[in-house]
Amino acid sequence: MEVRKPYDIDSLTDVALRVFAERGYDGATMDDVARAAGITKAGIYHHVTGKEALLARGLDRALAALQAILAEPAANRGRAAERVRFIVRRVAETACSLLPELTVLFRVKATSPATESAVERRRAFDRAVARLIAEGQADGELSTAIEPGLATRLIFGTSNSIVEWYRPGGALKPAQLAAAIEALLFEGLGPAKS
Amino acid sequence: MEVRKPYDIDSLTDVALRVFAERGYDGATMDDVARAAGITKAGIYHHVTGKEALLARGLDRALAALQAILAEPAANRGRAAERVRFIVRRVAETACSLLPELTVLFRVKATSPATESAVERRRAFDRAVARLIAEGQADGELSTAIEPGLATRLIFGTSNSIVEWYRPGGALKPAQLAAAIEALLFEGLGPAKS
DNA sequence: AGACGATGTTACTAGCGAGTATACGAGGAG
DNA sequence: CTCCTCGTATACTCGCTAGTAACATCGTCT
Repeated sequence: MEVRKPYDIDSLTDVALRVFAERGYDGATMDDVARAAGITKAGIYHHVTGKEALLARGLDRALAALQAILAEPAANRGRAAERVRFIVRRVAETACSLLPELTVLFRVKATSPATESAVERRRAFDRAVARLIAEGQADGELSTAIEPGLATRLIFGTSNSIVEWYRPGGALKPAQLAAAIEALLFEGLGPAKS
Repeated sequence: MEVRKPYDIDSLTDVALRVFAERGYDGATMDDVARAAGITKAGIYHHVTGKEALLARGLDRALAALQAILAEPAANRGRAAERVRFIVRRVAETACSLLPELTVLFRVKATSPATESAVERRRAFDRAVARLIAEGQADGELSTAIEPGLATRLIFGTSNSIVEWYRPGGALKPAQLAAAIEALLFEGLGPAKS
């Protein structure tokens, strides 16, 4: 009664994403993935059509998670500034919990139909946030010193950088990290002013 | 009297870095570099010992520029908080002016002696800034809400993200961008308070 | 003029990495 | 016990890429 199918598409995607995140998609070989999965390269092709399919599945996971954030109630009610803060926090938490997926998404270049579509979906996410920031500025709740598009890029520059160094299991918990990022981006590093 | 040596090591490094930045080091081929330089692949090998040498030269340029920032007078006199702000501004400006070099540096993984040493030198830079932030916190001029090491990572997460989207020639000038980053990181996105 | 050296070019080589053809082996149905 | 199916492994193919070898070109020095 031992599991007869220890390897299905999803578990192989898990493994592949960890390898891609570590070595880079181009730098990772299918043998690397196979070794990490404890299987042979040829075995992988019984479950997946190819290397790019693994990438595409990972990008899909990451984008679905980001879009899910925009669909959460707290991202859709209340004042714009609060909604932006919520999204920033949730993106940071998601970066921690879906680390390999978001690592791959944040590094991907548009070089094929699959990656082009992923890049486009990601841009759409950024645009949604930029609109929200513009709204918050119009409400007078966000500083107008920075143009919304630029603010969006810098915000995600900050939170996306999580994937470059965060490793689960450390002392820093995702919620703490998210709170720190929120504090930095909205209150700044200067001395407390209020 | 036309230039007799259009291709020397440095100009080839220029070209190679642009290609590496665009395609990624692993994704770029020596033929890509050759084509971009308007030369044959074999021709490159008359000037450079190999692909990794081009990478190493680029990493060296980037790290030299970062270290030069730490050596500037404004980074060594005055209050710690001001010095940190200066460094943040200069890193942002350098990211604009040495875009390909810093793009490659920020994406490099430690996979060979050359890249390991680059990653280590970069860490040393981060540590120097972290020490300065700790000093600024001790002075009471920087918020103690964030641990210095984390603050450093997030600061450079923000400014390093420039290389993902900034392209020279646009309306946004490096100095403006640097000022915007400084404002975001130190004053925050919240409404102006003081 | 003629030889040399620096710079390029047109072939190659060698090896790695994605993907495949085929054989193997274990469990279930008859 | 036999056949079928599913998953896996072994042993390939084949293209692409870093790097090389041998030949061509051209300015320069004598």
